[in-house]
Parts: sequence; structure tokens; C-alpha cells
Amino acid sequence: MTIKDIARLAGVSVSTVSRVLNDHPDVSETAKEKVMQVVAEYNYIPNTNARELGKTSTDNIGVVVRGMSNPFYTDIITAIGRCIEDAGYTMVLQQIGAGDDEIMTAARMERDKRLLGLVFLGGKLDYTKEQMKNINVPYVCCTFSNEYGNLDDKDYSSVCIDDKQTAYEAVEKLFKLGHRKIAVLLSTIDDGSISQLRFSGYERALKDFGLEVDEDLIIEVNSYNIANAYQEMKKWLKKEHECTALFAISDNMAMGAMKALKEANKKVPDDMAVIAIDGIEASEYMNPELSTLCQPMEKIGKEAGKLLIDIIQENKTNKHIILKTSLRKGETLK
Amino acid sequence: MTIKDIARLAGVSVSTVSRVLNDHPDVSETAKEKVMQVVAEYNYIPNTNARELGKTSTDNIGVVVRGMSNPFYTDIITAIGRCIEDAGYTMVLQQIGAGDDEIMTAARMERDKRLLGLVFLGGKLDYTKEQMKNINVPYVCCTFSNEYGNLDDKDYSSVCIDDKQTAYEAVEKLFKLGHRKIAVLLSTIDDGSISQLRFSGYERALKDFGLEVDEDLIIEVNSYNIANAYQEMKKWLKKEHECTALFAISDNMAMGAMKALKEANKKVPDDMAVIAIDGIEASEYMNPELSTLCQPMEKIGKEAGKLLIDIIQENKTNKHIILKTSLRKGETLK
DNA sequence: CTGAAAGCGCTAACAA
DNA sequence: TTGTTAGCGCTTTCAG
Repeated sequence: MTIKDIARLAGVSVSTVSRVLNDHPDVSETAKEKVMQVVAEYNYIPNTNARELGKTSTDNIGVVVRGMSNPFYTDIITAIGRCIEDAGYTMVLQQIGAGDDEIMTAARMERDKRLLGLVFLGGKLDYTKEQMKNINVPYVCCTFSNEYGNLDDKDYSSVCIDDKQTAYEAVEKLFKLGHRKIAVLLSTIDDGSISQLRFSGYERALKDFGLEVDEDLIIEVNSYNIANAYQEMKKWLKKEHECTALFAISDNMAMGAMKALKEANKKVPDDMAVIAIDGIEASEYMNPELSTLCQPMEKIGKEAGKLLIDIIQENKTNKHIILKTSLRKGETLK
Repeated sequence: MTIKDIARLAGVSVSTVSRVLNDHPDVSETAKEKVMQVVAEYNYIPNTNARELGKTSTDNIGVVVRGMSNPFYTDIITAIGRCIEDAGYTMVLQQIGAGDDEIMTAARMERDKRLLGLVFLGGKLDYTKEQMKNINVPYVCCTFSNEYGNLDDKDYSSVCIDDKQTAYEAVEKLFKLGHRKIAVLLSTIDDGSISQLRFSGYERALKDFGLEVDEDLIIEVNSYNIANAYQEMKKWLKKEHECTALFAISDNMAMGAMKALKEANKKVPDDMAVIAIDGIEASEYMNPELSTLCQPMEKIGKEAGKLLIDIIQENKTNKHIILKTSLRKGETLK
């Protein structure tokens, strides 16, 4: 069943069918009705590929999300989506798995969907100029920036929190509460990802407060996985450590850690205070409720969308927006 | 940059370029190298639409997942994916939001991607023959079946747990532990979804055990949302109810409920035992750890994949597989 | 092993 | 308001 068949069955030309299907104004009511009826009768569905191929222009904006099914991103995506639709554009969402390359995915989308712009959600921090040659439309990095890459600031946009600073504030919070032996739970110290960024905030804070960075208090998980965080924490707890507080670089990892703490009979926050960064919904339902520095999800999405649309529409220049986090008090601090 | 440009730059014909790009065997090493080099030099990326349009056959199997970023499905998807790839097919994954129509999405995919088969993950329970006329390839429903629709069993396949029976077992477990006043936390009693199915298991169990179905013990949330479950539970707890146990139809809802219980100073499991169904990772990290009847995620995915491939390859008939759940002991039972 | 050319199903000038 | 037709960028016969 192709557009030709529909045209024949409706007794009109393919262009008329195309016009009806695309809501063009210059079609008579009679023609429209006839076509619609045939379309309905035969359950005709136009072929997207052919459509996309034939088109000369679109109003598509792509969103590439790294990390399939990461509840962390849902609110951000929703906000971006609303922003894009409100401005009259269409959001083309693509979620990719841990193993996939977001740049190549985006590059392909850009060509296939004739994108006007792109937003990368949760990508890597080390994009290079070389890589980005594949992307020829404006793009904004959302929840991350190019900390470990070599892009020129003027060549891309970003919306994110200040990860180093936020980590610093988390540690500061613990310090002010009287903690002097503060452990850190992270993915990898120097993997060039958010983990490294947040760790460096931890390091700087300790130094500023006159504390030593104690290797025994660095718990490396080598993943952001909750189960792995639990296991590594469990392992770490087997040895005795002089330590009263834990800074987990993400809510998710904190959740794993808290289970390990519970099993080791360490009371939170009495035996061990815990603070994290992110503010995902699940951590709000922990017992005790996790104290964490929340990313302003909705605002991140909104700003990213707005920024990109500004650039697309008015040819504005790239910008780098840094948003503030807010402390969710929770019950893991003392 | 099109295939023509590459052909010209490499000094060969477009068909040779196409052959190289698609790993056809009948190309000389020299030609291959030349093409590859030009492709690399210009960062050429073939247009998917044109590709898909031109192709006469594919090895694509579609997977439509309802519920963006539902961590519940990740393991299932992984298992399906492995199954499909191992059999030499390609998985085409499409996640859709709550508002989208999975049948239309699938129908479009079927045509666009020339699918050989489809798996629906987490869809609705009321597909009709009329609707399914849009789907012309074999498909298997994963984690749900056609309980409230009118499909012929022989026209589709399914892999899921027995929701009624599982709910029955959950209640039975509570009953055997001595509970006689058992509340149920659900989405909507009769929304034609999993919630209704599980509720009917609850009802039947109560009847079998000689207990009354007490309207005061039915907590309707009208969504599967954790925050809403929390709120409704909170509301419900404001009134005094003679009740010692809660059956939540999903882990997620149980998590919301447990926070409400905690805030109402109801100790779990002493004041209120809790059991749920699903077995998602997060509920394992609750405190106390949620007792729940786990769906065999990986097995569900594996069976679904295997089933579909059997049908595609050997023209086998449709089948309906019912998998058993397993109790995760947890700490919310007493 | 290679190239020419005919589609794939649609959109979009251009003419009528 | 409508129809004709030339692409869109690729794959795939079919010759050579």
C-alpha cells in the first residue's frame, strides 16, 4: 500500500494525496474527504523513509540521551520536549546504550532527520574538535560540559551544574557539621567523567579545610551501578576505618552504600553521615531519606531547549549556563 | 556528501561503493581500500532513509517498549537483544511515552524498517482484532497478554507471569502469616490494566480464605506513580483502619507506601507487613528491604526472543508462555 | 569484479 | 485547486 495506490483508489493524483496527508491548505474539501476515507479504509501508513528523503526542510530538533532508561533524565527530557514543541519544532528522541557512540548517533540523525539542532543529554566530557566535525548543526550539552575535551567554548553550548563546586559544597556541609574523616564513594578517580570532576571538588574541599586526602577513604566502584556500589562499600566496611561521614558522588551510589552500611550495623546518620549529589526521585523514598544536592532537572531542560532554539532562530552565539543545586535536607546528615 | 560523491572521489561506480559499505564479498581489495579511504576522509555517513527505502529485505526485529525509562524493562530488553543478535537478526528498539500508541508505532516501524517480527514490551491488555489489522508480522506480547481484548490465542504470542495467580499467592503468603485484615494498594480497580488483573487475584484469595473484601482496605492511586502512591497512602493512613498487612500491586507503589507508613510511625513489618509484585532492583535497596514476588526478567526476555524467532524461522505457531515468579524474602513480612 | 540504470515511496516545484 | 514529473540517496538486478 503506497501513496500511488491511495491516489488511484481515491481517484486523484499522488500530489493531492500528499497534500492531504501533510495538511496543506490548497486542497478542496471533496478531495480531502475522499482521500481520508480511502486512507482510513486501508489503514494506510505513509513510509517515513520516503517521506524524510523527499523533504527539503524540517523542523526537527534531535535529543540524544546516553543511558537507556535512566529515570534521572525523564524530567529533563519532558522539559526539553515541551520547550521544543512550544516553539513549533518537533523533538526527535534517541536513547542509546552504554556501549553506543552518541556523536555518531547524532551525526546519523542529523543527516537522516535533517536536524536543525541537537541536544546531548548525559554525554561524555571529552569530545574533541575532530569528533565534532561530524556535527554540523548547533548543539547543547545538557548535564555535562567539555571539561576534558578540546572544544572551543564558542563552538558549543552547555547547561549543567558546577560539578566540582557542588562536590565542594557537599564536603563543606559535612565539615561544618563537624566531620573530619570524610570518605568518598565514586566511580573512578580519573576516568574523565563526572566522577573525576566531583572527586576533584572533594579533594579541593579537604585541602581548603586543612584535611588530608586519605587513600583509605577513597572507595572506587568503577561504575555508577547501585549493586556495585553496594558491593564495594561492603568490602570497604570489612576493614575498620576511622571515618564518620560519606560523600557519594551520586544518589544511586549512595543508595547502594546505605544498604551496605545497614548490613554492617552502622547507623545512618549517627555512625556515618551521608550526602550525595543528584536528587533523583528514588532517593527520596530511602529510609532514612537521602540528603542530597539536587540538580534542577526541569530548569536544566528548559534552559537547554531555550538556548538551542535561540541559536537556531536568531543565530545567537553559543552560551554556557551553570545552574545552582539545592540541598534536600533528608535524614542522613547529622 | 552522498554515495555519488564518494563514488566519484574514489573513482568507482556507486554500486561498488554500495557493495563496500554493505560488506558484499564481490569487491576487489583495491576498490575496497580506495572507497574506505575516501569514506573515512570525508566522514561520510550513508543516509538511513535511502538505505531502508532501497532495500528489498532485512533482518530486523522490532521491540516497542511502553514506558520511557522504566528500569523495570532494562534486563528484559537486554535479554531480548542478545537473543535476537545471537540468531543473526538486528534489534530495532523503540521506546514510547505514556501518551503514545504502541500499535501505531509498531505498524509504522513494520513498514519503515521492513520488520520480520515484533515484540511489545509492557503494552496494554485490551488489543482488538481491528487494531491488530495494522500489524502484519508475528508478534509477542511481553509481560502482558490480551486479558481484556478480543484476539484469538492463535493470532499472537505472549510471555508473562500469571498476574492473577501471583497476586493470589502474595495474599496467600500474608494469610499464612496470620494476617486477616489485608489492604491492597493499586492503580485503579477496573482500568483494564495489570492493576485490575492483580486486584482480581487479591479478591479471589480473600474469598477463598473466607475473608471479606473491605472497601476501606482498597487504596486506589489511579496511577503507578511512586509519588502518588505515597500521597494516597498518606491520605489513607490518616483514618484509622483495622489492618495489619498491605499488598501493593507493584514494587514501585510499595516504595511510596513505605515512606508514608514510616511517616505515620507505622513500623514495617511489625505494625504492617508489606508484600508486592515485580522485583525491581531499587526495592532491594529499601530499608527494610521489600518482600516481593519477582518476575523472572531475564527469562521473560529470553523466552520472548526465542519464541518470536521460532515463529519467524520455522513458521511455528503462536504460543503463550506463563512464567513463575519467585519470592524475594526481604524484610517487610512477618 | 564492475557499472548502468531501474526502482524504493514520497515531496515539491512547475504547469495547467 | 489539481496533476505531472523530477528528484531525494540508496540498493539491486542485469549486463558486461
